Amino acid sequence: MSNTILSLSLSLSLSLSLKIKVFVELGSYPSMEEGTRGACNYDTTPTSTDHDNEEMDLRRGPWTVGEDLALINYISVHGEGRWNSLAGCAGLKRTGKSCRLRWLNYLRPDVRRGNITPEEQLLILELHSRWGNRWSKIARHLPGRTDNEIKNYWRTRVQKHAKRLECDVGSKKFKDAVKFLWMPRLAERIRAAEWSSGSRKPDGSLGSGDGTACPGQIDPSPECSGATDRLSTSTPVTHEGGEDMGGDVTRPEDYGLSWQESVPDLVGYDNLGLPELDLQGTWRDGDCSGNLWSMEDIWLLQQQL
DNA sequence: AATTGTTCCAACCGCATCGAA
DNA sequence: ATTCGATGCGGTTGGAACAAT
Repeated sequence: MSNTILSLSLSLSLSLSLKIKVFVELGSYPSMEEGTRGACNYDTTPTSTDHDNEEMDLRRGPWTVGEDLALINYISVHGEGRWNSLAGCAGLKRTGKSCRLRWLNYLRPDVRRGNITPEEQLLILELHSRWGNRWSKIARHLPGRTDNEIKNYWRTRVQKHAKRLECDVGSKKFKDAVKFLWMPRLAERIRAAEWSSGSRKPDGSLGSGDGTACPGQIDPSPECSGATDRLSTSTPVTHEGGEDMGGDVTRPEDYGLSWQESVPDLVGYDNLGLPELDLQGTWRDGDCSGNLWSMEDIWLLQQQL
């Protein structure tokens, strides 16, 4: 038990050290006395309510380092949960909700930071096509990613592309563009990376890896593991039911668009290291036609999904 | 260099659900 | 059966950072 707490504290200390350094350099760090009150009776009876909170001098807005440390210290000793009483016991002038959010979205030691990887992007697109805006459900399949982060990713990046396509993110046009161009593109990218790293052979079979999860690896659970594997295997997978395919599939041509024009910028999306298409559907640099999947591949993918 | 516009994300808000009393 | 607090979820917003002019 004590070892667990120690290791938790150490990892938290390490992960926070950089953040603290930044705050210190910015000169915005708070007094460390703040939020480090002594022992608290961690009983099970509710001790504070929203009404009580209104009476207190509650803090809002960005969290300070002192508050973060107080929260971390308290949780490392007492664990998570009972957020309202936790806030008071930890000496934080915050609502329980605020503490919970800060912990889950930022301070938790297993929170992943940094860019969403192509694998994660693909999984988000796949799971969102199944479940819609069920962010927390989607987040459970992306270890270390929070529902908030995925939600932000969707709103800022994905919806941006829908806007540029002048269609609603929930429209069939956009869904088709995602399904038949964006996702295959990501799968291609992932597969290329796997081949170059030797973790997957050109025939689609797995390399000689030992199967242990790598940092950032997406959830391999049966429920969602198909997202990348189905796309990267050459073996067609029949999809019984196919309820979300709806049977009839709209092609970009139906909207008077070529395949490239239908996703002006999706192909060079984010940090994939790919050239981008401009709004006229032409490559910005170099000839990348070889990177696009053939129509046959796309329709094969449709069958697999 | 200054101003304006855009993007991104941490945090907040309101509502729904759950469970204990 | 009802009430009420705790928790979780999805939508929204404020403002910092960055880009464009």
